[in-house]
Amino acid sequence: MKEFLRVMKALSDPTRVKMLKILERRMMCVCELQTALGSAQSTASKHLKILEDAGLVASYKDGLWVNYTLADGRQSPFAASILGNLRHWLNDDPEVSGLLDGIDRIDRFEILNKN
Amino acid sequence: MKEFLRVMKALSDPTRVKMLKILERRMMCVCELQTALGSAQSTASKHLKILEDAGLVASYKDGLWVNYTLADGRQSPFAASILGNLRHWLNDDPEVSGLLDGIDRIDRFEILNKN
DNA sequence: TCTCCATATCGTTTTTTCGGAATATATAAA
DNA sequence: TTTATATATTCCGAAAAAACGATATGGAGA
Repeated sequence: MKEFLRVMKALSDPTRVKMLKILERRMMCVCELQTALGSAQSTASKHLKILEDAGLVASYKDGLWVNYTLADGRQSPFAASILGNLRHWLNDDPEVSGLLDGIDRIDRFEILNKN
Repeated sequence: MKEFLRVMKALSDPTRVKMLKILERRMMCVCELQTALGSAQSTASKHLKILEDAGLVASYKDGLWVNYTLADGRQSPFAASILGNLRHWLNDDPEVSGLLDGIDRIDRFEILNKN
Protein backbone atom coordinates (compact mmCIF):
# COMPACT_ATOMS: atom_id res chain seq x y z
CA MET A 1 0.00 0.00 0.00
CA LYS A 2 2.78 2.42 0.90
CA GLU A 3 4.58 1.75 -2.34
CA PHE A 4 1.38 2.24 -4.32
CA LEU A 5 0.68 5.53 -2.57
CA ARG A 6 4.20 6.75 -3.25
CA VAL A 7 3.66 6.21 -6.97
CA MET A 8 0.27 7.92 -7.00
CA LYS A 9 1.49 10.86 -4.95
CA ALA A 10 4.44 11.28 -7.28
CA LEU A 11 2.03 11.42 -10.21
CA SER A 12 -0.22 13.98 -8.50
CA ASP A 13 1.84 17.03 -9.38
CA PRO A 14 1.83 18.76 -12.79
CA THR A 15 5.56 19.52 -12.72
CA ARG A 16 6.44 15.90 -12.08
CA VAL A 17 4.10 14.64 -14.79
CA LYS A 18 5.69 17.05 -17.24
CA MET A 19 9.11 15.77 -16.24
CA LEU A 20 8.05 12.23 -17.08
CA LYS A 21 6.63 13.28 -20.44
CA ILE A 22 9.91 15.04 -21.25
CA LEU A 23 11.98 12.04 -20.21
CA GLU A 24 9.91 9.88 -22.55
CA ARG A 25 11.61 11.82 -25.32
CA ARG A 26 15.18 11.72 -24.04
CA MET A 27 17.36 11.63 -20.96
CA MET A 28 18.13 14.94 -19.34
CA CYS A 29 20.31 16.36 -16.61
CA VAL A 30 18.79 18.39 -13.79
CA CYS A 31 19.71 21.75 -15.24
CA GLU A 32 18.06 20.89 -18.55
CA LEU A 33 14.82 19.89 -16.86
CA GLN A 34 15.01 22.98 -14.70
CA THR A 35 15.31 25.12 -17.83
CA ALA A 36 12.52 23.29 -19.66
CA LEU A 37 10.14 23.77 -16.76
CA GLY A 38 11.26 27.22 -15.68
CA SER A 39 11.62 26.25 -12.05
CA ALA A 40 14.27 26.84 -9.44
CA GLN A 41 17.14 24.38 -9.25
CA SER A 42 16.18 23.12 -5.81
CA THR A 43 12.62 22.59 -6.97
CA ALA A 44 13.65 20.50 -9.96
CA SER A 45 16.02 18.44 -7.87
CA LYS A 46 13.41 17.78 -5.21
CA HIS A 47 10.77 16.68 -7.70
CA LEU A 48 13.25 14.29 -9.30
CA LYS A 49 13.98 12.73 -5.94
CA ILE A 50 10.28 12.09 -5.39
CA LEU A 51 10.00 10.48 -8.82
CA GLU A 52 13.06 8.36 -8.14
CA ASP A 53 11.81 7.22 -4.73
CA ALA A 54 8.60 6.12 -6.42
CA GLY A 55 10.51 4.04 -8.96
CA LEU A 56 9.44 6.21 -11.89
CA VAL A 57 12.87 7.53 -12.92
CA ALA A 58 16.46 6.43 -12.52
CA SER A 59 19.62 8.56 -12.39
CA TYR A 60 23.17 8.06 -13.61
CA LYS A 61 26.12 10.28 -12.80
CA ASP A 62 28.29 11.61 -15.58
CA GLY A 63 30.94 13.80 -14.05
CA LEU A 64 29.23 16.75 -12.46
CA TRP A 65 26.01 16.05 -14.30
CA VAL A 66 23.32 13.68 -13.13
CA ASN A 67 21.31 12.24 -15.99
CA TYR A 68 17.75 11.20 -15.35
CA THR A 69 15.84 8.63 -17.43
CA LEU A 70 12.55 6.84 -17.13
CA ALA A 71 12.87 3.82 -14.85
CA ASP A 72 12.86 0.36 -16.37
CA GLY A 73 10.12 -0.71 -13.97
CA ARG A 74 12.04 -3.32 -12.01
CA GLN A 75 11.75 -1.36 -8.79
CA SER A 76 7.97 -1.01 -8.78
CA PRO A 77 5.36 -2.88 -10.80
CA PHE A 78 2.92 -0.04 -10.14
CA ALA A 79 5.35 2.48 -11.60
CA ALA A 80 6.08 0.19 -14.55
CA SER A 81 2.43 -0.16 -15.41
CA ILE A 82 1.65 3.54 -15.18
CA LEU A 83 4.74 4.49 -17.18
CA GLY A 84 3.45 2.23 -19.93
CA ASN A 85 0.08 3.94 -19.92
CA LEU A 86 1.58 7.39 -19.69
CA ARG A 87 3.26 6.95 -23.06
CA HIS A 88 -0.20 7.05 -24.64
CA TRP A 89 -1.67 9.58 -22.27
CA LEU A 90 -1.45 13.38 -22.35
CA ASN A 91 0.30 13.55 -25.71
CA ASP A 92 -2.43 15.86 -27.00
CA ASP A 93 -2.49 17.91 -23.83
CA PRO A 94 -1.59 21.49 -24.75
CA GLU A 95 0.60 21.99 -21.70
CA VAL A 96 2.58 18.86 -22.53
CA SER A 97 2.85 19.19 -26.31
CA GLY A 98 3.88 22.82 -25.97
CA LEU A 99 6.62 21.78 -23.62
CA LEU A 100 7.86 18.99 -25.86
CA ASP A 101 8.12 21.33 -28.83
CA GLY A 102 10.87 23.24 -27.06
CA ILE A 103 13.00 20.54 -25.59
CA ASP A 104 15.10 19.83 -28.67
CA ARG A 105 16.51 23.32 -28.35
CA ILE A 106 17.61 22.76 -24.79
CA ASP A 107 21.27 21.89 -24.41
CA ARG A 108 23.24 21.63 -21.20
CA PHE A 109 26.26 23.41 -22.68
CA GLU A 110 24.20 26.40 -23.67
CA ILE A 111 22.75 26.62 -20.19
CA LEU A 112 26.28 27.03 -18.88
CA ASN A 113 26.82 30.27 -20.80
CA LYS A 114 23.69 31.86 -19.44
CA ASN A 115 24.77 31.65 -15.80
CA MET B 1 -3.84 17.25 -17.55
CA LYS B 2 -6.28 18.48 -14.92
CA GLU B 3 -8.42 15.39 -15.29
CA PHE B 4 -5.38 13.14 -15.02
CA LEU B 5 -4.23 14.93 -11.88
CA ARG B 6 -7.67 14.62 -10.32
CA VAL B 7 -7.53 10.85 -10.75
CA MET B 8 -4.00 10.56 -9.36
CA LYS B 9 -4.76 12.81 -6.39
CA ALA B 10 -7.86 10.78 -5.64
CA LEU B 11 -5.70 7.66 -5.58
CA SER B 12 -3.09 9.24 -3.29
CA ASP B 13 -4.94 8.66 -0.04
CA PRO B 14 -5.07 5.33 1.80
CA THR B 15 -8.69 5.75 2.89
CA ARG B 16 -9.85 6.34 -0.67
CA VAL B 17 -7.87 3.39 -2.02
CA LYS B 18 -9.43 1.17 0.63
CA MET B 19 -12.86 2.45 -0.37
CA LEU B 20 -12.20 1.39 -3.97
CA LYS B 21 -11.00 -2.06 -2.92
CA ILE B 22 -14.14 -2.51 -0.84
CA LEU B 23 -16.38 -1.38 -3.69
CA GLU B 24 -14.74 -3.97 -5.93
CA ARG B 25 -16.48 -6.51 -3.73
CA ARG B 26 -19.93 -4.92 -3.55
CA MET B 27 -21.84 -1.64 -3.57
CA MET B 28 -22.17 0.15 -0.26
CA CYS B 29 -23.93 3.12 1.22
CA VAL B 30 -21.99 5.86 2.99
CA CYS B 31 -22.73 4.60 6.47
CA GLU B 32 -21.45 1.12 5.62
CA LEU B 33 -18.19 2.49 4.24
CA GLN B 34 -17.90 4.74 7.25
CA THR B 35 -18.25 1.73 9.53
CA ALA B 36 -15.83 -0.39 7.53
CA LEU B 37 -13.16 2.29 7.67
CA GLY B 38 -13.84 3.60 11.16
CA SER B 39 -13.95 7.22 10.07
CA ALA B 40 -16.33 10.07 10.80
CA GLN B 41 -19.40 10.43 8.63
CA SER B 42 -18.31 13.75 7.15
CA THR B 43 -14.91 12.30 6.35
CA ALA B 44 -16.35 9.33 4.47
CA SER B 45 -18.73 11.54 2.54
CA LYS B 46 -15.99 13.92 1.51
CA HIS B 47 -13.68 11.15 0.32
CA LEU B 48 -16.49 9.71 -1.76
CA LYS B 49 -17.09 13.06 -3.39
CA ILE B 50 -13.42 13.25 -4.38
CA LEU B 51 -13.59 9.75 -5.86
CA GLU B 52 -16.77 10.63 -7.74
CA ASP B 53 -15.34 13.87 -9.13
CA ALA B 54 -12.39 11.86 -10.44
CA GLY B 55 -14.71 9.42 -12.21
CA LEU B 56 -13.69 6.48 -10.03
CA VAL B 57 -17.05 5.81 -8.37
CA ALA B 58 -20.70 6.51 -9.15
CA SER B 59 -23.61 6.98 -6.77
CA TYR B 60 -27.29 6.05 -6.91
CA LYS B 61 -29.96 7.20 -4.50
CA ASP B 62 -32.20 4.66 -2.84
CA GLY B 63 -34.54 6.54 -0.56
CA LEU B 64 -32.46 8.02 2.20
CA TRP B 65 -29.45 5.91 1.32
CA VAL B 66 -26.88 6.76 -1.32
CA ASN B 67 -25.25 3.69 -2.79
CA TYR B 68 -21.76 3.94 -4.18
CA THR B 69 -20.30 1.62 -6.82
CA LEU B 70 -17.17 1.57 -8.93
CA ALA B 71 -17.56 3.77 -11.99
CA ASP B 72 -18.00 2.14 -15.39
CA GLY B 73 -15.18 4.25 -16.76
CA ARG B 74 -17.13 6.29 -19.28
CA GLN B 75 -16.40 9.53 -17.49
CA SER B 76 -12.62 9.21 -17.46
CA PRO B 77 -10.38 6.89 -19.48
CA PHE B 78 -7.65 7.41 -16.89
CA ALA B 79 -9.95 6.26 -14.13
CA ALA B 80 -11.14 3.34 -16.22
CA SER B 81 -7.62 2.12 -16.85
CA ILE B 82 -6.51 2.40 -13.25
CA LEU B 83 -9.65 0.73 -11.95
CA GLY B 84 -8.82 -2.21 -14.21
CA ASN B 85 -5.31 -2.44 -12.82
CA LEU B 86 -6.47 -1.96 -9.26
CA ARG B 87 -8.47 -5.18 -9.42
CA HIS B 88 -5.18 -7.06 -9.56
CA TRP B 89 -3.26 -4.77 -7.28
CA LEU B 90 -3.13 -4.71 -3.46
CA ASN B 91 -5.15 -7.89 -3.01
CA ASP B 92 -2.33 -9.34 -0.91
CA ASP B 93 -1.81 -6.12 1.01
CA PRO B 94 -2.44 -6.84 4.70
CA GLU B 95 -4.31 -3.59 5.27
CA VAL B 96 -6.63 -4.33 2.36
CA SER B 97 -7.20 -8.03 2.87
CA GLY B 98 -7.85 -7.51 6.56
CA LEU B 99 -10.45 -4.95 5.66
CA LEU B 100 -12.15 -7.16 3.09
CA ASP B 101 -12.44 -10.00 5.60
CA GLY B 102 -14.83 -7.95 7.67
CA ILE B 103 -17.06 -6.36 5.10
CA ASP B 104 -19.47 -9.26 4.72
CA ARG B 105 -20.53 -8.69 8.31
CA ILE B 106 -21.37 -5.06 7.69
CA ASP B 107 -25.03 -4.37 7.14
CA ARG B 108 -26.77 -1.02 6.91
CA PHE B 109 -29.71 -2.20 9.02
CA GLU B 110 -27.46 -3.26 11.86
CA ILE B 111 -25.71 0.09 11.79
CA LEU B 112 -29.08 1.70 12.43
CA ASN B 113 -29.50 -0.09 15.74
CA LYS B 114 -26.13 1.02 17.02
CA ASN B 115 -26.90 4.73 16.74
C1' DT C 1 -47.12 19.93 8.63
C1' DC C 2 -43.77 17.98 11.78
C1' DT C 3 -40.25 14.67 12.81
C1' DC C 4 -36.61 11.53 11.84
C1' DC C 5 -32.62 9.94 9.62
C1' DA C 6 -28.84 9.30 5.93
C1' DT C 7 -26.00 12.19 3.66
C1' DA C 8 -23.82 16.64 2.31
C1' DT C 9 -21.70 20.88 3.49
C1' DC C 10 -19.47 24.27 6.60
C1' DG C 11 -16.04 25.96 9.91
C1' DT C 12 -11.92 25.11 12.23
C1' DT C 13 -7.60 23.05 13.33
C1' DT C 14 -3.70 20.22 12.17
C1' DT C 15 -0.77 18.16 8.86
C1' DT C 16 1.27 17.82 4.42
C1' DT C 17 3.00 19.70 0.21
C1' DC C 18 5.17 23.17 -2.71
C1' DG C 19 8.34 26.84 -4.14
C1' DG C 20 12.57 29.24 -3.83
C1' DA C 21 16.66 31.28 -1.48
C1' DA C 22 20.55 29.85 1.00
C1' DT C 23 23.78 26.41 2.14
C1' DA C 24 26.16 21.93 1.77
C1' DT C 25 28.20 18.23 -1.06
C1' DA C 26 30.89 16.30 -4.60
C1' DT C 27 33.53 16.17 -8.72
C1' DA C 28 36.60 18.34 -12.33
C1' DA C 29 40.09 21.41 -13.52
C1' DA C 30 43.86 24.50 -12.57
C1' DT D 1 45.24 22.33 -2.65
C1' DT D 2 42.29 25.84 -4.40
C1' DT D 3 38.53 27.10 -7.40
C1' DA D 4 34.46 26.47 -10.02
C1' DT D 5 30.21 24.19 -10.95
C1' DA D 6 26.16 20.79 -11.07
C1' DT D 7 23.34 18.81 -7.88
C1' DA D 8 21.42 17.78 -3.21
C1' DT D 9 19.77 19.37 1.13
C1' DT D 10 18.01 22.66 4.52
C1' DC D 11 15.08 26.21 5.98
C1' DC D 12 11.67 28.99 5.75
C1' DG D 13 6.57 30.88 4.36
C1' DA D 14 2.43 30.00 1.69
C1' DA D 15 -1.02 26.99 -0.14
C1' DA D 16 -3.46 22.66 -0.20
C1' DA D 17 -5.34 18.62 2.02
C1' DA D 18 -6.96 16.03 5.92
C1' DA D 19 -9.89 15.07 10.03
C1' DC D 20 -13.95 15.88 12.68
C1' DG D 21 -17.78 18.27 15.12
C1' DA D 22 -21.63 21.01 14.01
C1' DT D 23 -25.04 22.36 10.93
C1' DA D 24 -27.83 22.11 6.64
C1' DT D 25 -30.39 19.45 3.18
C1' DG D 26 -33.74 16.41 1.44
C1' DG D 27 -36.64 12.54 1.35
C1' DA D 28 -39.87 9.19 4.13
C1' DG D 29 -43.24 8.48 7.41
C1' DA D 30 -46.49 9.96 11.16
